[in-house]
Amino acid sequence: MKTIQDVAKELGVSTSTVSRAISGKGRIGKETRERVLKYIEENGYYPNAAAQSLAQSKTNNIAIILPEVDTLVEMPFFHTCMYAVEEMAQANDYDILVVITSGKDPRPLERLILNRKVDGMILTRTYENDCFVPLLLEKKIPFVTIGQTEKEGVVQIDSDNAGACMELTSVLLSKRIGRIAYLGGSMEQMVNKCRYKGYLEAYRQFGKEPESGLIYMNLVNKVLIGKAVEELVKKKADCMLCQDDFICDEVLHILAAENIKVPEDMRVASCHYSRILDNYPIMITSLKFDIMQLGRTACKILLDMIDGKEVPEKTLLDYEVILKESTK
DNA sequence: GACGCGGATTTCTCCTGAAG
DNA sequence: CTTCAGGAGAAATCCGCGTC
Repeated sequence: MKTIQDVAKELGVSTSTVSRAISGKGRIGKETRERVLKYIEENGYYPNAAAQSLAQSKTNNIAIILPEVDTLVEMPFFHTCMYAVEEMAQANDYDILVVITSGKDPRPLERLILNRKVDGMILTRTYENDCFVPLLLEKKIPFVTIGQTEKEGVVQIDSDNAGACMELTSVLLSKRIGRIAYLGGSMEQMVNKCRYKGYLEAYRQFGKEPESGLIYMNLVNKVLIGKAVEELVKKKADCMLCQDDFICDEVLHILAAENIKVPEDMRVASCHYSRILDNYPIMITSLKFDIMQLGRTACKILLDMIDGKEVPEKTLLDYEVILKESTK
């Protein structure tokens, strides 16, 4: 592989001239610049990324942190998010490193920072008492979170999960669907806390309180979801409001297996739409968030931070309530 | 502990030549 | 003669590692 020295030597100029010709920075004659660029074009030269990173104290890499869950490959949210981040990163000459780690193990992140492999990070999931956030704050590396955090001074980008869930619940309540069961996932995840908050707030605004017997939290596996569905059918809830598409998918699966018709026998709604809900003959009432927009925005804000620009601490993106047959 | 190396960038000083 | 654009080239810098 040619180095800048090789190019300089073969053209009979100095390395600084070659560097200036490539970057366009500093004073350089038009003819010299063109001569250098033409040579590079014809003979091939590509700057050594490691050396560039050394000289600039910059890697042009960012890391995207995905949660380590066995169902990750089935979760369209993270695919879309990653795609959007990659799209924005690429457009700005950045590459991404994908890190999959459990919410409790910050070591892979620490290693990336210590090895100076990345200029910034995007956390795609946030937790209550997040162990990543204090580490990243301490290391003073630019980072953004997709999802909310309790810590002050953290740049966060999120869909308005609380607002969206409140609106969806309110819409259902105003349709005289009063006994809305709530099927929630891990309460350690901030996104789930936000959605649950929205559900409760909607009831409060109607001057009511949800029945505690209809609220099922921490449904972290199919067995627990199955049990919750079984009980809720017996309790004759008016509607099953699922905290995410994954839970909803499982709920619909169980109802179909039990021959329980949606919406005649049980109404179903999801706090998050994804294409896995298209697998059913019936359209599901759900909340639609623009994940591409979320990913792009998060990446852009991170790149701005890396460039030392001022960025907003909180960015809340809009949502859409999609009413379909499943709650008729 | 000091030093040198790896490769690119940036900054600084100095030189050359052309224009006014 | 002065001024300044255009360029050369040295040196510092980035960081980790190996050698003395």
